[in-house]
Amino acid sequence: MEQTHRKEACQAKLRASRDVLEVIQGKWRIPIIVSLTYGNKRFGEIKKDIEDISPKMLSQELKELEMNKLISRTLYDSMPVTVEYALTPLGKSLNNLLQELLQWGIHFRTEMIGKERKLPEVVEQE
Amino acid sequence: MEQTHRKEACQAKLRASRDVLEVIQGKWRIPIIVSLTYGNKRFGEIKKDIEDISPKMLSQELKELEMNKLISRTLYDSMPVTVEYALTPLGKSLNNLLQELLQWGIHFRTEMIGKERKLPEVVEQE
DNA sequence: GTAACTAGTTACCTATTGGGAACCAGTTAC
DNA sequence: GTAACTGGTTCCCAATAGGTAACTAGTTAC
Repeated sequence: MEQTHRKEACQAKLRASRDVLEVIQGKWRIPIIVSLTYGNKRFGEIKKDIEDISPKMLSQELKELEMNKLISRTLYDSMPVTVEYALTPLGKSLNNLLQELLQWGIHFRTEMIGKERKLPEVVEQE
Repeated sequence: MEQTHRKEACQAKLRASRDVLEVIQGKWRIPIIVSLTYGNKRFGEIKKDIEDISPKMLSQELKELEMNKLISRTLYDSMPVTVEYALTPLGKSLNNLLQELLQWGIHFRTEMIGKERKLPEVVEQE
């Protein structure tokens, strides 16, 4: 009986993990969201933050994130036209997850220092 | 000056997020780790947990996770040979991240209920 | 006219990911 | 002999993800 409960709990978590992955999967979505936690930004500003993203990928991933209600897109009729992207409340609710993610990233890198892994060294790019 | 600090902090987080993504990216790694949080398991048991994973993908992803020191592989000379996979301390250190991930997954699904999104309904498969 | 700014789009190509089916090897049971 | 259990491997194919370069459109400044 307890075994059954464990199995059900495990299956429930497996389903939840799939839901999340469907939304945040990919090379660029988390970085885009991280960039937007530092304030609302325009297309070009996000592109400057994430140096090696192409306009195609940025546009594509912004659309996906907007469809999933994680970010909002506001058009301003200035000259030239500007567009502002911002996190929605749902996007902001990723805050705890992001914090844990980033913290673990740092933990992982320090654990791996000097060990045989293949992580690229951090190379400052400018 | 404060702007500069913000930018540096943002860049540091962007790097950290890339590190993490390199390790947990993909359709199967998080599910495999979730499965192993419910106890050490053999190849066949993980495969039974994650119903639609192929032996090829399971084998491949287990190797990757082992290379990154998130899981350990122990061979037992029983008849027939059995192999036990377990989370390492580094793998277990993903606990907080996983909790936030799964919690947000549930939050996201409830937020999306009745709304126009494309998330597949949960279909019980047995 | 040209260039530069805004925010993208489009077409084409490659690389990585993932899927299916068959297969391997050693042992046990029938 | 065959089937079934263990834990995988191999090959070949399809789908998706991602990269590159060129291009669009409206406006401003020169």
